[in-house]
Amino acid sequence: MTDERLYPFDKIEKKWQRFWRDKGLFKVDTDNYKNKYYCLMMFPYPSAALHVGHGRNYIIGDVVARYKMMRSFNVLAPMGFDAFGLPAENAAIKGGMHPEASTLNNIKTMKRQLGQWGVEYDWNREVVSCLPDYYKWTQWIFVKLYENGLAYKKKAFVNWCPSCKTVLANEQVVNGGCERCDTEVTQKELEQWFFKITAYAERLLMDLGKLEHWPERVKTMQKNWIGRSEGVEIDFKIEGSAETLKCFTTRIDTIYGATFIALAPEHSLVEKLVSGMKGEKEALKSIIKMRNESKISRADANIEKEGVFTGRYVINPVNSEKIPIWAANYILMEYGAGAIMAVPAHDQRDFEFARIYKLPIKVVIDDPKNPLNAERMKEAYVQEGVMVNSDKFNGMKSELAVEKIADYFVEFKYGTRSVQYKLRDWLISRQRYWGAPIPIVYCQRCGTIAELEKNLPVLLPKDVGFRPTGESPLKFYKEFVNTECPRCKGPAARETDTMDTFVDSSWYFLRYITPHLKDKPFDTELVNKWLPVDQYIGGIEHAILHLLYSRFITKFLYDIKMIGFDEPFKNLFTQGMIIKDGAKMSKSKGNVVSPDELISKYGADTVRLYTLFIGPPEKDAEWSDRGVEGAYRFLGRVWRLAEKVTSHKPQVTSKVERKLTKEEESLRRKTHLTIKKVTEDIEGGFHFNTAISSIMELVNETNDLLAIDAELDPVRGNVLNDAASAVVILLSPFVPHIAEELWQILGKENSIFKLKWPTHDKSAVTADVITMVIQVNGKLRSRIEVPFGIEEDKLKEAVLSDTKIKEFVHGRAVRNFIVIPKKLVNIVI
RNA sequence: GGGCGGGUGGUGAAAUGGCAAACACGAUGGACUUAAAAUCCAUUGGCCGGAAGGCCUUGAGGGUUCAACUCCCUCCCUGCCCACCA
Repeated sequence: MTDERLYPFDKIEKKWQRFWRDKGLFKVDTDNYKNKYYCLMMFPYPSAALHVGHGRNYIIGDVVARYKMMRSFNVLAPMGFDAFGLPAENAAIKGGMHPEASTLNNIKTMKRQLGQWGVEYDWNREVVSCLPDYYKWTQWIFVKLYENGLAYKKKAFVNWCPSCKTVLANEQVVNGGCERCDTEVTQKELEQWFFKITAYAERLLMDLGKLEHWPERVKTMQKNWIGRSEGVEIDFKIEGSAETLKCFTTRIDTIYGATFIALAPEHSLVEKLVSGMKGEKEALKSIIKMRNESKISRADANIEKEGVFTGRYVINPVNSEKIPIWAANYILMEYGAGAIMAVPAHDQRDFEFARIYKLPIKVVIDDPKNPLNAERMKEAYVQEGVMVNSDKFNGMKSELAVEKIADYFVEFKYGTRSVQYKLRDWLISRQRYWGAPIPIVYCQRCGTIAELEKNLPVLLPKDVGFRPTGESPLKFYKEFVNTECPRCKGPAARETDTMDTFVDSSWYFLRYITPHLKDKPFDTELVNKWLPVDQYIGGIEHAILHLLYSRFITKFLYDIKMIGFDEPFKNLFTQGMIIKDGAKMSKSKGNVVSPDELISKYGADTVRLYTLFIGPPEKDAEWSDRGVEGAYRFLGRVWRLAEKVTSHKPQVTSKVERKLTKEEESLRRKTHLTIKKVTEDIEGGFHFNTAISSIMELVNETNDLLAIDAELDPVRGNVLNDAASAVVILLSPFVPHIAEELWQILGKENSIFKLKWPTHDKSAVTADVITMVIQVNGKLRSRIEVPFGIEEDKLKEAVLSDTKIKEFVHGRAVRNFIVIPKKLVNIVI
């Protein structure tokens, strides 16, 4: 590639970017909500610099915004930054800049990059989540949740590095060790704040049904994450005690096969149960060891099963058998009751555990085809079957027994029917500096008190030390901690944990409507006009957490009548990742492609076009620098095409009436077919790659007509001019700079984005003669030309008189003659 | 391990029950040029054939159908996410 440019992209791109900003093309007056269209892209975390993988999201959003503008919508396209987070704090610990300085710096870089891409926003509405005027309202939402009983404190485990004496994020745990010093990570119990998202589990699940325009795969992931299951909660009597032990099971049909009880090592009864038993000390030691295993490996079904007998028993209510109680590492406190009735014959994890500790395996559901033998089983039988060894339920089908035994338990008050969710409450406490402080005060007299609205925001002090201590750096900042109780004015201490950044991002889409409001998080009336968001665009990696949390907060704000809708995003589009050398683009893998270099070499339009042409936007795509050159050459061809069409413009303006030639007619049809195809591709699910390829076809065909050596008269000039204009308009959302410039070259006025998107002329797209494909026994054998709208008998006659078909049919009986109108004929012989 | 995707030419891909490989990249040959770049033209899934044409081909195997890349079943491979990265 030489320095010589195929077209002067460097000049025109800056020129038009300035033009759009000066004219306020993307500026929106929210009071004018008629015909509104809220086009939202997930706001980014301000990491060092953007790569072309990030770009895909913004380019897609920009295309949608520009397209909708041309469809006469009043488009709101705002942008902001999810600016709190771990990386900035880690950099500060390593001796870099203060998190605020580095974050604001990165934001500056990213805004410059977005501008270079020609991605435009209404920057007057920018929200930055680490600034007090924003996090004041994040804290306000916390207070509202607290007042409504949806924010509470409880003990929970964190990853802990005993050597660095610090809390580690999952990301900072590498193969069970600390990423800095490789010391084995342990689990430490801390008092932490939670949001009670589980109170919304049922609604979050049910309302997935309302989200017609969300990708199925995202809805499926959310559904599985919420993980609703119906079952029975059994109250087991503990032998020699007045206490009961609750176990949840979805397989009550296997109750007669329960041969032990397994408790999570964290279960509140564990210490009590082992106290006084023989070997109590050793038992406690192994329980503590199990508690220290990482949560990730504990949740792995392949974990090496480990456990310890507590020395105590429960009574099985159905047959009064004594069942030993064990503590086991594969039971998680977070799910169900933190205790299970273990049925080794019919649950694989229980089966493995029973084999290790030589616990009995009792078959209670038999395989009707292949009777089971407990001693010879190699794995648990988890399918349905016929009840055996189950007293009066013997012989019943297990799927029926699930219902019958549940009824029986309810009747005799052995337990209750119960619904469990995998979804757990949302742990929002972070023992870190760079986040929104949790607005809670601990008063010696009044207890735990939420900060008053008039005292918000609880400001994050700037001059703190970042040495890792395992506690929030705020804890050592006396001026922050020591405060007065908002109620009694007595001495009090502030909460020093900060909030998970997902809290910041669970409501930002509401702030964009009225970003500068001082006395409220948002204006309810206007928000109700502009939301739900018409189109949300972001990465598939947010399919669960961010989208679920945003739905939760939206439902909460709906319940407290702050907003009038209970789902935030009407249409969701999740784009795929850009892959380079077989891996996700990331700084650590060293495979990032910087947009700056590419833009200076080929221009932003080329980078945009390639990013859109690379493949279906919802799928992952492999980046290729070669492909970029292809996009660049195409834009060069379009540029020359517009120049040629303009220079060939016939001088004669008087009307010349004549019929179009075959080629002219064909280009006219192609022009309108392309308008139709591009519009359908965009509307029908963002098929930008095929939209662009159809424009390429139109360019090729226009060039073909230009290449025909003939004197240009106004008739041909018009056909060419219409084709070139269509090319430029249809390309404009994708490559806005070159489109604006060519629009001028073609002699048109005004910004192309003030134009109405074209519609195709129905009469121009119908041909009088169509080609039909002829198959014999499903194999392509011939094709014939027939008049449009031919009757079936005439078509049959024409087909059977085709010479090639005659050869194939040749005396054999036609058994079936299938006609797919306007497409194909299949003759079955 | 669990959950969710994906598998089509040398490459990115198109076709979502009806012509497999549109569009583009790369490659090869040619034109232009002192030369290169750019541009333009031709060829480009595989096999057989001088050609006309024929046969085969969408990860593997089976099924449904007049017709399957597309729907169903079994298997293989692969990517992403998994609650403190955002």
